[in-house]
Amino acid sequence: MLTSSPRGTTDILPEEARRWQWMEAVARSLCARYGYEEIRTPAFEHTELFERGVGDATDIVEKEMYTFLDRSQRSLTLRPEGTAGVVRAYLQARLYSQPQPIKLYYIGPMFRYGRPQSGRLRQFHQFGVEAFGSEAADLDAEVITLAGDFFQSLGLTGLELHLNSVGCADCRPGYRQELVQYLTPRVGELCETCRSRYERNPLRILDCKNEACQSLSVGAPKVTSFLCPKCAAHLRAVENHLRASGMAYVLDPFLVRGLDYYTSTAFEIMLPGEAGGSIGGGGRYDKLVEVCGGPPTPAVGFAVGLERTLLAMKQQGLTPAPSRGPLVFVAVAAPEARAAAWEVLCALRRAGLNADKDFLSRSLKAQMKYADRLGARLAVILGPEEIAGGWVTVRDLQHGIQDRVNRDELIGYLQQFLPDKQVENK
RNA sequence: GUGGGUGUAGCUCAGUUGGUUAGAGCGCCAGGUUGUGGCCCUGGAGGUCGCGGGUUCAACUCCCUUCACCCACCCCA
Repeated sequence: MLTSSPRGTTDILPEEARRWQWMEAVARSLCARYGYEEIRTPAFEHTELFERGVGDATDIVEKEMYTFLDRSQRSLTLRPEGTAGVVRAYLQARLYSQPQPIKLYYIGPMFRYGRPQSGRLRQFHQFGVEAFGSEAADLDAEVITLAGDFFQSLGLTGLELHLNSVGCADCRPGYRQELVQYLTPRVGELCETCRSRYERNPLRILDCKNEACQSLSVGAPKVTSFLCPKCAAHLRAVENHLRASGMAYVLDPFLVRGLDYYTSTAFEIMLPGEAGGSIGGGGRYDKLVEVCGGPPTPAVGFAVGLERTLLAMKQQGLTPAPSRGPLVFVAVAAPEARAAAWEVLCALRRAGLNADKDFLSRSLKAQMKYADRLGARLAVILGPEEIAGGWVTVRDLQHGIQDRVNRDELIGYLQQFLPDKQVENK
């Protein structure tokens, strides 16, 4: 118990953390390119924010939240998703009084209580963006292309973008009615959960994976044919922009996202195949800011699951971020040389070189072996001879050759081995 | 929340119809004489056999409980 992390949590050990750093760096530089700035919001919020924002009829709020009372009996909840907190911050900081749109991104842990399984943890991580203050369709398209570029930059292929419109306050009720009418004589054929959805959120039935429900859905009236002129035009405009950007997509009239706040544009990025899951999704939520007590403010955003992204990369054999050991390892040939070696090590580090040493009083032989294991490129060896002569032995561990170098020329000599920046970023 | 699978050294695993000092490979540490890595050889350290209980003369091996992990469902990221 003391030696295992809580269920559904995991440590990201150095080898894995290298991949994360790389992936996050890709996300950050992409956001900079698109003009999105980072926002960091708290990992927990007032419970009401999620009940109101995410929707209290959603599964997330009904059974997946980490909710607790703090010492003064306030009900707080570990954020199950990122949008609600960002919306709250947008209002709290009155960002609506700045030039719109406000374009933000976040990377951080989210929490959902459920049975862990592959690509699903209780603490997981999302990268997401939110753009507030414009209802322009090209903003939807920008957000979607940003998501697409993210996966492309990582080298992922074969992803499918599913696009739909779930309508707005004007047209959704009409469609809903139509759908219910269609379903009413067939309620009996629905799966158990869908029978309760029939009452509370019939649109979600379209999204059910159950075969019986799916075959019913096929014959059901499609949202897209009930969209009001505004929503229909918006969807067409988004499509046009996507086409112009060269981004492939499939219209999926059955796509209904699980969060209540979506209006009009909804999309999901799927990874077809064995895992077959979605690794990201988003859409428009033009009513959410208002629902949270702010001025009417249209917005679009998406979130991608980082663990799932990493999983997909592994499936596709993409293994970035090779381990990079120190450039130089400082070894001593005899205990008397330790003080001098320490000085050399400090000087190398001050000069900006990655350098390391042994901390277990190992023999020279063992130090060399250790240097090799660390992946050091060079070994600087100091012993009585070197100290007496004011020089140092530099061994190239890659080629197995070594050289004498004067101590005051050492840094300049080593710098020629610095990996160039391209390699550094890999 | 529902269903199924698994749980032996740091890692991957073996362990005979329950039988007495629980093994291998890799890894780790140390040696293979005189200041040097990657190969090879030798030696060493390291295990509450997930936890608790039960059956038995005897359990890593059988039974129960519990915990954890994995997989599927639900749902989603």
